[in-house]
Amino acid sequence: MPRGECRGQGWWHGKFRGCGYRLTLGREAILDILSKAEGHLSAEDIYMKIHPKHPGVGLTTVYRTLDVLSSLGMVYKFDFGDGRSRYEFAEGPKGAHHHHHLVCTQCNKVIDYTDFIDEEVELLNQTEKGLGQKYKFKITNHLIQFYGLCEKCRGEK
Amino acid sequence: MPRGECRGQGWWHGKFRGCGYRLTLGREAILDILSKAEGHLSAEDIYMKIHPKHPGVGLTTVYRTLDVLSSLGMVYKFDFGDGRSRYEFAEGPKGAHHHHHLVCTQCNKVIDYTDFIDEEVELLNQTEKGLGQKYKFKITNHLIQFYGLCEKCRGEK
DNA sequence: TTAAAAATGAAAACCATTTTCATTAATCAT
DNA sequence: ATGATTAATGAAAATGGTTTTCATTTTTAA
Repeated sequence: MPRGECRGQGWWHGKFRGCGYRLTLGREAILDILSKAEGHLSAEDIYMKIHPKHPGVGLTTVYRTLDVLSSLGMVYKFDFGDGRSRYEFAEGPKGAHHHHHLVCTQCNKVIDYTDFIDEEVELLNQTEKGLGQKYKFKITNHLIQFYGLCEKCRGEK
Repeated sequence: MPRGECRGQGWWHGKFRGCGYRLTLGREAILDILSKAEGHLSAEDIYMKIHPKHPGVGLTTVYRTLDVLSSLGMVYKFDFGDGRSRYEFAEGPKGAHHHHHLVCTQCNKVIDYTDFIDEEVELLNQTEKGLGQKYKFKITNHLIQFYGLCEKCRGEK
């Protein structure tokens, strides 16, 4: 197995074990899908993608794993307003870029953007600090989303 | 009826009619609750508050009205992660202040903050403009939330 | 004052997510 | 190794917020 190609028995084994979790086949399959996919997968999306190769992994396990991953901070859970949660791999060693979302309120299309991210993040950090102090919150996360009509839905009106 | 005290047959009558909706008793009751309440009511919260005075108004109507109000931009719908949607009156003539949210991921407590709002909103406006152009989106709204542990939940750990 | 359109409540349906529970697989102590 | 614990799992059932359906009532338009 070529070095550098750390797929399969990846870096996350340690993260799991460290927290008392076991890295099973099913979980690994889910992680694999998530790490490769370009964001925004629902639990069922993941289930569908895994099923051909791992018919043994049930939807329940997908949900359960997603919960664990979420609590470990390895995936982020989003709500884009279409009634199902979406999951996105937190940046791993491959270094997916930090981004925010632009959501079409009509067709639910989601665009990841990185423009302005730096300014946003900088302001966010300041705000986080200030808010944390004022309200005695231990802030761990933030969410920014813009809503509107995408090019297509705009035209259709 | 004293001028200025426009409760009861308020300003929103026009808004409704203008869009082909009818301002019924139930809807008015819902609007009334929403406009007075300090944000973050769930559909059931609203139902409960209305029920004593208007036992005839069902939960279904609450949901339906909330949908209408939402589409009219009169209320904002939020998801704070506890499985039920929360609704907040958009600023009306009373001029509720624009604010963002600070959400405790443990107890789901929500704090409205207005600190830093100006800077945030300014940046947001810029970003909105830039994104709108680049992605041909007609941006109508944004969402900013911070997540973390509130003072209490922090202590309990 | 009648006809068409909207709004409504109650009950049923929906449907993403959770829970239950009996079984299996992984880890640990010996 | 080898049981003994503990975690993970799948299937099926339960949950619970939200939506639909449908028959009825209310409101508006003609």
